[in-house]
Amino acid sequence: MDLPSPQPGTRTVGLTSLQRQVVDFFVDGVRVLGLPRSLGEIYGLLFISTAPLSLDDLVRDLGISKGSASQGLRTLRTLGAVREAQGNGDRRTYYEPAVDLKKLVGGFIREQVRPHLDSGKTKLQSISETASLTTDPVDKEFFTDRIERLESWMKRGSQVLPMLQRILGQ
Amino acid sequence: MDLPSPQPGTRTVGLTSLQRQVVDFFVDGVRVLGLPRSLGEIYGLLFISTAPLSLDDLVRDLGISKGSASQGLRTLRTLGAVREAQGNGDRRTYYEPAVDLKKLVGGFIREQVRPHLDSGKTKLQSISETASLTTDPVDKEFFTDRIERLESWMKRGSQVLPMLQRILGQ
DNA sequence: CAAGTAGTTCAAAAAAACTTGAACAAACTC
DNA sequence: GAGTTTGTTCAAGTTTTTTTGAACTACTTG
Repeated sequence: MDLPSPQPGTRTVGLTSLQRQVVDFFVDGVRVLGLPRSLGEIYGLLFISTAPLSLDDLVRDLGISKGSASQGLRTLRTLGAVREAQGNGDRRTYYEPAVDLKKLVGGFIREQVRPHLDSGKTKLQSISETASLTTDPVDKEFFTDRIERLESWMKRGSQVLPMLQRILGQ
Repeated sequence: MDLPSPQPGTRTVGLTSLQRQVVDFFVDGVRVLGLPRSLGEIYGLLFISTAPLSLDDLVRDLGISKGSASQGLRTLRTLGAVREAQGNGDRRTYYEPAVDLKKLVGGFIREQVRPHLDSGKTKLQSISETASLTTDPVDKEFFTDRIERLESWMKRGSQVLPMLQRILGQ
Protein backbone atom coordinates (compact mmCIF):
# COMPACT_ATOMS: atom_id res chain seq x y z
CA MET A 1 0.00 0.00 0.00
CA ASP A 2 2.83 2.37 0.82
CA LEU A 3 5.03 4.10 -1.66
CA PRO A 4 8.48 2.58 -2.12
CA SER A 5 10.43 3.21 1.05
CA PRO A 6 12.83 6.18 0.93
CA GLN A 7 16.44 5.55 0.10
CA PRO A 8 18.38 6.10 3.29
CA GLY A 9 20.41 9.30 3.34
CA THR A 10 18.42 10.96 0.63
CA ARG A 11 15.79 13.53 1.38
CA THR A 12 12.99 14.71 -0.83
CA VAL A 13 12.73 11.28 -2.33
CA GLY A 14 9.01 11.63 -2.77
CA LEU A 15 9.47 14.47 -5.22
CA THR A 16 9.34 14.40 -8.99
CA SER A 17 12.44 15.66 -10.66
CA LEU A 18 10.68 18.89 -11.58
CA GLN A 19 9.65 19.42 -8.00
CA ARG A 20 13.15 18.69 -6.80
CA GLN A 21 14.66 21.17 -9.20
CA VAL A 22 12.22 23.90 -8.27
CA VAL A 23 12.76 23.26 -4.58
CA ASP A 24 16.51 23.54 -5.13
CA PHE A 25 16.01 26.76 -6.99
CA PHE A 26 14.20 28.30 -4.05
CA VAL A 27 16.55 26.84 -1.48
CA ASP A 28 19.28 28.80 -3.21
CA GLY A 29 17.03 31.81 -3.44
CA VAL A 30 16.21 32.04 0.23
CA ARG A 31 19.81 31.45 1.15
CA VAL A 32 20.74 34.67 -0.63
CA LEU A 33 18.14 36.43 1.47
CA GLY A 34 19.56 34.93 4.64
CA LEU A 35 16.54 32.76 5.34
CA PRO A 36 16.68 29.11 6.40
CA ARG A 37 16.75 26.35 3.88
CA SER A 38 13.43 24.89 5.01
CA LEU A 39 11.64 28.06 3.96
CA GLY A 40 12.91 27.60 0.46
CA GLU A 41 11.91 23.96 0.42
CA ILE A 42 8.41 24.68 1.60
CA TYR A 43 7.81 27.67 -0.60
CA GLY A 44 9.33 25.93 -3.59
CA LEU A 45 7.13 22.89 -3.29
CA LEU A 46 4.01 25.01 -2.85
CA PHE A 47 5.05 27.11 -5.83
CA ILE A 48 5.15 24.16 -8.19
CA SER A 49 2.10 22.36 -6.78
CA THR A 50 -1.11 22.44 -8.73
CA ALA A 51 -3.16 22.20 -5.53
CA PRO A 52 -2.68 23.61 -2.01
CA LEU A 53 -0.72 21.43 0.42
CA SER A 54 -1.16 20.67 4.09
CA LEU A 55 1.53 20.57 6.74
CA ASP A 56 1.51 16.80 6.55
CA ASP A 57 1.98 16.87 2.80
CA LEU A 58 5.09 18.99 3.29
CA VAL A 59 6.46 16.75 6.02
CA ARG A 60 5.97 13.67 3.88
CA ASP A 61 7.15 15.00 0.54
CA LEU A 62 10.09 17.06 1.74
CA GLY A 63 11.17 14.66 4.46
CA ILE A 64 11.36 17.43 7.06
CA SER A 65 10.09 17.33 10.63
CA LYS A 66 6.70 18.56 11.71
CA GLY A 67 8.47 21.20 13.80
CA SER A 68 10.36 22.57 10.81
CA ALA A 69 7.27 22.58 8.65
CA SER A 70 5.22 24.33 11.30
CA GLN A 71 7.81 27.00 11.97
CA GLY A 72 8.59 27.43 8.32
CA LEU A 73 4.95 27.94 7.46
CA ARG A 74 4.60 30.46 10.23
CA THR A 75 7.52 32.50 8.96
CA LEU A 76 6.24 32.30 5.40
CA ARG A 77 2.82 33.49 6.55
CA THR A 78 4.41 36.38 8.44
CA LEU A 79 6.31 37.29 5.30
CA GLY A 80 3.08 37.13 3.33
CA ALA A 81 4.63 34.46 1.11
CA VAL A 82 1.96 31.83 1.71
CA ARG A 83 -1.67 31.99 2.70
CA GLU A 84 -4.29 29.49 3.77
CA ALA A 85 -6.29 28.11 0.90
CA GLN A 86 -10.03 28.52 1.19
CA GLY A 87 -12.81 26.05 0.90
CA ASN A 88 -11.62 22.49 1.06
CA GLY A 89 -14.07 20.53 3.17
CA ASP A 90 -11.43 19.31 5.57
CA ARG A 91 -10.27 19.99 9.05
CA ARG A 92 -6.69 20.56 8.25
CA THR A 93 -5.27 23.72 6.79
CA TYR A 94 -3.98 23.85 3.23
CA TYR A 95 -1.51 26.40 2.00
CA GLU A 96 -0.86 28.09 -1.30
CA PRO A 97 1.99 30.40 -2.28
CA ALA A 98 1.73 34.11 -2.91
CA VAL A 99 3.10 34.53 -6.40
CA ASP A 100 2.94 38.29 -6.69
CA LEU A 101 6.50 39.61 -6.64
CA LYS A 102 5.45 42.95 -5.23
CA LYS A 103 3.84 41.27 -2.27
CA LEU A 104 6.81 39.00 -1.68
CA VAL A 105 9.26 41.85 -1.82
CA GLY A 106 7.02 43.94 0.38
CA GLY A 107 6.85 41.25 3.03
CA PHE A 108 10.59 40.80 3.01
CA ILE A 109 11.20 44.49 3.34
CA ARG A 110 8.67 44.87 6.11
CA GLU A 111 9.88 41.92 8.14
CA GLN A 112 13.58 41.70 7.45
CA VAL A 113 14.85 45.00 6.20
CA ARG A 114 12.88 47.76 7.92
CA PRO A 115 13.50 46.53 11.47
CA HIS A 116 17.24 46.68 10.85
CA LEU A 117 17.05 50.08 9.24
CA ASP A 118 15.08 51.36 12.20
CA SER A 119 17.39 49.94 14.81
CA GLY A 120 20.28 51.36 12.81
CA LYS A 121 18.77 54.80 12.99
CA THR A 122 18.43 54.50 16.75
CA LYS A 123 22.01 53.36 17.10
CA LEU A 124 23.13 56.22 14.94
CA GLN A 125 21.56 58.71 17.28
CA SER A 126 23.46 57.41 20.23
CA ILE A 127 26.65 57.30 18.19
CA SER A 128 26.06 60.94 17.42
CA GLU A 129 25.71 61.75 21.09
CA THR A 130 28.91 59.94 21.93
CA ALA A 131 30.77 61.76 19.19
CA SER A 132 29.55 65.11 20.45
CA LEU A 133 31.62 64.57 23.58
CA THR A 134 34.83 64.63 21.54
CA THR A 135 37.07 67.43 22.68
CA ASP A 136 39.75 67.54 19.97
CA PRO A 137 38.27 69.76 17.24
CA VAL A 138 40.00 67.98 14.37
CA ASP A 139 38.74 64.59 15.52
CA LYS A 140 35.35 66.04 16.15
CA GLU A 141 35.03 67.35 12.64
CA PHE A 142 36.09 64.04 11.21
CA PHE A 143 33.62 62.10 13.32
CA THR A 144 30.82 64.48 12.46
CA ASP A 145 31.58 64.04 8.81
CA ARG A 146 31.52 60.26 9.00
CA ILE A 147 28.32 60.23 11.02
CA GLU A 148 26.64 62.52 8.53
CA ARG A 149 27.64 60.10 5.87
CA LEU A 150 26.05 57.22 7.72
CA GLU A 151 22.92 59.27 8.17
CA SER A 152 22.78 59.92 4.46
CA TRP A 153 23.20 56.20 3.75
CA MET A 154 20.33 55.34 6.03
CA LYS A 155 18.16 58.00 4.51
CA ARG A 156 18.83 56.71 1.03
CA GLY A 157 18.10 53.22 2.14
CA SER A 158 14.73 54.34 3.41
CA GLN A 159 13.99 56.12 0.19
CA VAL A 160 14.98 53.23 -1.99
CA LEU A 161 12.77 50.61 -0.38
CA PRO A 162 9.41 51.94 -1.55
CA MET A 163 10.89 52.55 -4.98
CA LEU A 164 12.14 49.00 -5.15
CA GLN A 165 8.74 47.71 -4.27
CA ARG A 166 7.15 49.87 -6.88
CA ILE A 167 9.59 48.91 -9.60
CA LEU A 168 9.33 45.22 -8.87
CA GLY A 169 5.59 45.17 -8.47
CA GLN A 170 4.24 44.62 -11.94
CA MET B 1 54.28 51.20 28.91
CA ASP B 2 51.41 48.98 27.86
CA LEU B 3 47.79 49.94 27.95
CA PRO B 4 45.77 48.49 30.82
CA SER B 5 45.43 44.76 30.28
CA PRO B 6 42.18 43.62 28.68
CA GLN B 7 39.32 42.53 30.90
CA PRO B 8 38.93 38.80 30.46
CA GLY B 9 35.89 37.77 28.45
CA THR B 10 35.51 41.12 26.79
CA ARG B 11 36.65 41.76 23.28
CA THR B 12 37.33 45.10 21.66
CA VAL B 13 38.55 46.41 24.97
CA GLY B 14 41.09 48.60 23.27
CA LEU B 15 38.37 50.64 21.62
CA THR B 16 36.94 53.97 22.65
CA SER B 17 33.24 53.93 23.22
CA LEU B 18 32.65 55.73 19.94
CA GLN B 19 34.68 53.11 18.10
CA ARG B 20 32.83 50.33 19.85
CA GLN B 21 29.48 51.78 18.92
CA VAL B 22 30.40 52.25 15.29
CA VAL B 23 31.83 48.75 15.08
CA ASP B 24 28.57 47.40 16.53
CA PHE B 25 26.64 49.39 14.00
CA PHE B 26 28.50 47.76 11.14
CA VAL B 27 28.45 44.31 12.69
CA ASP B 28 24.68 44.55 12.56
CA GLY B 29 24.87 45.97 9.07
CA VAL B 30 26.92 43.17 7.56
CA ARG B 31 24.81 40.59 9.33
CA VAL B 32 21.80 41.80 7.37
CA LEU B 33 23.80 41.27 4.22
CA GLY B 34 24.75 37.77 5.28
CA LEU B 35 28.41 38.55 5.76
CA PRO B 36 30.52 37.44 8.73
CA ARG B 37 30.76 39.55 11.81
CA SER B 38 34.49 40.13 11.44
CA LEU B 39 33.91 42.02 8.20
CA GLY B 40 31.69 44.45 10.05
CA GLU B 41 34.21 44.84 12.81
CA ILE B 42 37.05 45.55 10.46
CA TYR B 43 35.16 47.88 8.18
CA GLY B 44 33.58 49.68 11.12
CA LEU B 45 36.90 50.37 12.78
CA LEU B 46 38.44 51.59 9.54
CA PHE B 47 35.41 53.76 8.93
CA ILE B 48 35.78 55.66 12.18
CA SER B 49 39.57 55.87 12.14
CA THR B 50 41.22 59.15 11.29
CA ALA B 51 44.22 57.34 9.80
CA PRO B 52 44.62 54.10 7.82
CA LEU B 53 45.18 50.95 9.89
CA SER B 54 47.41 47.93 9.40
CA LEU B 55 46.47 44.31 9.88
CA ASP B 56 48.25 44.36 13.22
CA ASP B 57 46.28 47.39 14.33
CA LEU B 58 43.07 45.52 13.63
CA VAL B 59 44.24 42.40 15.43
CA ARG B 60 45.23 44.40 18.48
CA ASP B 61 42.28 46.78 18.67
CA LEU B 62 39.52 44.36 17.76
CA GLY B 63 40.96 41.40 19.58
CA ILE B 64 40.56 39.13 16.57
CA SER B 65 43.06 36.63 15.20
CA LYS B 66 45.54 37.37 12.46
CA GLY B 67 43.75 34.79 10.32
CA SER B 68 40.41 36.53 10.67
CA ALA B 69 41.88 39.92 9.97
CA SER B 70 43.73 38.66 6.91
CA GLN B 71 40.71 36.89 5.44
CA GLY B 72 38.39 39.70 6.36
CA LEU B 73 40.58 42.25 4.65
CA ARG B 74 40.78 40.10 1.57
CA THR B 75 37.02 39.84 1.31
CA LEU B 76 36.61 43.56 1.91
CA ARG B 77 39.15 44.26 -0.83
CA THR B 78 37.29 41.96 -3.20
CA LEU B 79 34.10 43.80 -2.39
CA GLY B 80 35.84 47.07 -3.05
CA ALA B 81 35.04 48.16 0.49
CA VAL B 82 38.62 48.86 1.54
CA ARG B 83 41.75 49.81 -0.32
CA GLU B 84 45.41 50.05 0.51
CA ALA B 85 46.43 53.48 1.67
CA GLN B 86 49.23 55.08 -0.30
CA GLY B 87 52.47 56.62 0.79
CA ASN B 88 53.36 55.75 4.33
CA GLY B 89 57.07 55.04 4.53
CA ASP B 90 56.60 51.63 6.02
CA ARG B 91 56.81 48.02 4.99
CA ARG B 92 53.43 47.02 6.19
CA THR B 93 50.21 47.72 4.36
CA TYR B 94 47.70 50.18 5.70
CA TYR B 95 44.05 50.12 4.79
CA GLU B 96 41.35 52.74 4.46
CA PRO B 97 37.65 52.28 3.87
CA ALA B 98 35.78 53.09 0.69
CA VAL B 99 33.08 55.48 1.80
CA ASP B 100 31.25 55.94 -1.47
CA LEU B 101 27.90 54.20 -1.17
CA LYS B 102 27.67 53.60 -4.89
CA LYS B 103 30.94 51.75 -4.87
CA LEU B 104 29.99 49.69 -1.84
CA VAL B 105 26.66 48.71 -3.27
CA GLY B 106 28.28 47.96 -6.61
CA GLY B 107 30.80 45.63 -5.03
CA PHE B 108 28.14 43.82 -3.11
CA ILE B 109 26.00 43.36 -6.17
CA ARG B 110 28.92 42.19 -8.26
CA GLU B 111 30.26 39.71 -5.73
CA GLN B 112 27.21 38.51 -3.84
CA VAL B 113 24.10 39.11 -5.87
CA ARG B 114 24.98 38.65 -9.54
CA PRO B 115 26.54 35.23 -9.17
CA HIS B 116 23.33 33.95 -7.61
CA LEU B 117 21.16 35.59 -10.22
CA ASP B 118 23.27 34.01 -12.93
CA SER B 119 23.21 30.55 -11.44
CA GLY B 120 19.49 30.96 -10.97
CA LYS B 121 19.05 31.65 -14.64
CA THR B 122 20.97 28.53 -15.52
CA LYS B 123 18.90 26.45 -13.14
CA LEU B 124 15.77 27.89 -14.60
CA GLN B 125 16.72 26.70 -18.05
CA SER B 126 17.08 23.15 -16.92
CA ILE B 127 13.83 23.39 -14.98
CA SER B 128 12.21 24.50 -18.18
CA GLU B 129 13.56 21.49 -20.01
CA THR B 130 12.31 19.12 -17.34
CA ALA B 131 8.87 20.69 -17.42
CA SER B 132 8.69 20.29 -21.18
CA LEU B 133 8.61 16.54 -20.67
CA THR B 134 5.28 16.79 -18.87
CA THR B 135 2.63 14.82 -20.71
CA ASP B 136 -0.59 15.88 -18.96
CA PRO B 137 -1.63 19.06 -20.77
CA VAL B 138 -3.27 20.68 -17.73
CA ASP B 139 -0.17 20.15 -15.62
CA LYS B 140 2.00 21.29 -18.46
CA GLU B 141 0.19 24.57 -18.80
CA PHE B 142 0.41 25.16 -15.07
CA PHE B 143 4.14 24.45 -14.99
CA THR B 144 4.77 26.65 -17.99
CA ASP B 145 2.91 29.45 -16.33
CA ARG B 146 4.89 29.16 -13.11
CA ILE B 147 8.20 28.96 -14.93
CA GLU B 148 7.36 32.03 -16.96
CA ARG B 149 6.69 33.80 -13.72
CA LEU B 150 10.09 32.83 -12.38
CA GLU B 151 11.68 34.03 -15.56
CA SER B 152 9.97 37.36 -15.22
CA TRP B 153 11.16 37.63 -11.62
CA MET B 154 14.75 37.00 -12.64
CA LYS B 155 14.51 39.51 -15.44
CA ARG B 156 13.19 42.16 -13.13
CA GLY B 157 15.92 41.39 -10.66
CA SER B 158 18.51 41.95 -13.34
CA GLN B 159 16.90 45.21 -14.36
CA VAL B 160 16.66 46.52 -10.85
CA LEU B 161 20.29 46.08 -9.89
CA PRO B 162 21.77 48.79 -12.10
CA MET B 163 18.91 51.08 -11.15
CA LEU B 164 19.61 50.49 -7.49
CA GLN B 165 23.20 51.30 -7.98
CA ARG B 166 22.32 54.46 -9.82
CA ILE B 167 19.80 55.61 -7.27
CA LEU B 168 22.08 54.96 -4.34
CA GLY B 169 25.16 56.45 -5.94
CA GLN B 170 25.16 60.13 -5.04
C1' DC C 1 72.39 34.68 4.40
C1' DA C 2 70.45 34.48 9.22
C1' DA C 3 67.16 36.46 11.81
C1' DG C 4 63.19 39.05 11.97
C1' DT C 5 58.70 40.84 10.20
C1' DA C 6 54.33 40.84 7.27
C1' DG C 7 50.92 38.33 5.69
C1' DT C 8 48.50 33.87 4.04
C1' DT C 9 46.62 29.31 4.49
C1' DC C 10 43.96 25.72 6.24
C1' DA C 11 42.81 21.99 9.63
C1' DA C 12 40.72 21.97 13.84
C1' DA C 13 37.97 24.34 17.47
C1' DA C 14 34.27 27.28 18.63
C1' DA C 15 30.13 29.57 17.82
C1' DA C 16 25.92 30.29 15.53
C1' DA C 17 22.02 28.71 13.07
C1' DC C 18 18.84 25.32 11.95
C1' DT C 19 16.26 21.05 12.61
C1' DT C 20 14.35 17.48 15.19
C1' DG C 21 11.09 15.12 18.04
C1' DA C 22 8.65 14.50 22.14
C1' DA C 23 5.50 16.86 25.08
C1' DC C 24 1.78 19.62 24.87
C1' DA C 25 -2.65 22.30 23.75
C1' DA C 26 -6.71 22.78 21.08
C1' DA C 27 -10.20 21.29 18.28
C1' DC C 28 -12.87 17.76 16.56
C1' DT C 29 -15.43 13.06 16.41
C1' DC C 30 -18.01 9.32 17.69
C1' DG D 1 -16.05 12.79 27.34
C1' DA D 2 -12.40 9.38 25.71
C1' DG D 3 -9.84 9.05 21.98
C1' DT D 4 -8.17 11.12 17.54
C1' DT D 5 -6.22 14.38 14.80
C1' DT D 6 -3.92 18.87 13.84
C1' DG D 7 -0.68 21.89 14.84
C1' DT D 8 2.71 24.42 18.18
C1' DT D 9 6.59 24.84 21.24
C1' DC D 10 11.14 24.46 22.76
C1' DA D 11 15.22 21.90 24.72
C1' DA D 12 18.48 19.08 22.82
C1' DG D 13 20.90 17.49 18.79
C1' DT D 14 22.86 18.32 14.33
C1' DT D 15 24.76 20.90 10.73
C1' DT D 16 26.84 24.87 8.92
C1' DT D 17 29.54 28.80 9.32
C1' DT D 18 33.06 31.41 11.32
C1' DT D 19 37.18 31.96 13.94
C1' DT D 20 41.48 30.58 15.63
C1' DG D 21 46.34 29.64 15.64
C1' DA D 22 50.29 27.27 14.18
C1' DA D 23 52.85 26.30 10.10
C1' DC D 24 54.30 28.34 6.15
C1' DT D 25 55.94 31.67 2.27
C1' DA D 26 57.94 35.71 1.05
C1' DC D 27 59.99 39.79 1.96
C1' DT D 28 63.47 42.82 4.27
C1' DT D 29 67.41 44.19 6.72
C1' DG D 30 71.76 44.20 8.97
